[in-house]
Amino acid sequence: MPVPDPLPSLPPTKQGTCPVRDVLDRLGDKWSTLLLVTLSHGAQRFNALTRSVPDISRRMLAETLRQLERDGLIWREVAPSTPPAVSYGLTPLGLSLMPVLATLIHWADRHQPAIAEARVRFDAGARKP
Amino acid sequence: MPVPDPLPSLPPTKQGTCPVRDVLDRLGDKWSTLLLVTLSHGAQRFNALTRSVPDISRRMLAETLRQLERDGLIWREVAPSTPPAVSYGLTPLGLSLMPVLATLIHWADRHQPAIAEARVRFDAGARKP
DNA sequence: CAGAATCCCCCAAGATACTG
DNA sequence: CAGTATCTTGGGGGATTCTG
Repeated sequence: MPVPDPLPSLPPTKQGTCPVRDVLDRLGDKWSTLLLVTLSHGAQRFNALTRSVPDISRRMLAETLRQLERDGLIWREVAPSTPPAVSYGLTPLGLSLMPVLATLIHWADRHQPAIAEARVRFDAGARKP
Repeated sequence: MPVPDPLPSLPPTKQGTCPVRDVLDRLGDKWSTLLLVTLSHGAQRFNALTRSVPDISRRMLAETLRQLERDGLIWREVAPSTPPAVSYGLTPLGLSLMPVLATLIHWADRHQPAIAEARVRFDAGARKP
């Protein structure tokens, strides 16, 4: 039974990189989504982010922030004080992504029990005795 | 300027695994999303999928399908014929994910030009001469 | 305080080959 | 046809150290 087509056919699975894949890859990396969500609660400074996301290393924090800034999803502001104070926050573009992300997170949260149950069933039935 | 909070605060960033992270990880892996989208156009058999997604190896196809099946997002049906014919398709759970995915893909597609432009600007301004 | 630079390890995933 | 099995490699990402 063919399903009513809810999706635009993907931009031809070109040899190169698909723009959609491009975005999904970023959301799929270990920290981007978490940082975006964190920043959606308000702009924060570097070390504050270290505290908000305890498991992240400074290395990955800096790198991920840079990627997000490069993509125009967050802004970066350096206050010319000593010691320097650098803040990060969502741009309008980044902000426009949040509802989409919220939908996704909501789906995940809502169906997490079903997924957990499916896993249990699968793991129970898959072994050969 | 704090942003109106569009997101449920994440389930405590527990030491263990966050259910949301769990789902995002799967969507972020290299093939899951592509396979889900492909299957949303209708159930397909194993070799048909290798043709629909030319770049995937049989190894990764089998493995990804198994993960998706384990999570209850797709079903797997073995027709007892020789040679065996195995079909895959979306479950209701998988189906319920598609609109969410479609929204995400739509966002990516819609804002891809803005992202590309942001990257160009960033790359132009970041170097130290 | 906010990073950049290095080193290093581990495993996701490609290539290849074999099987019920 | 629909997969497993084995081998191998690239690079994601942690720990640590250095700087303006």
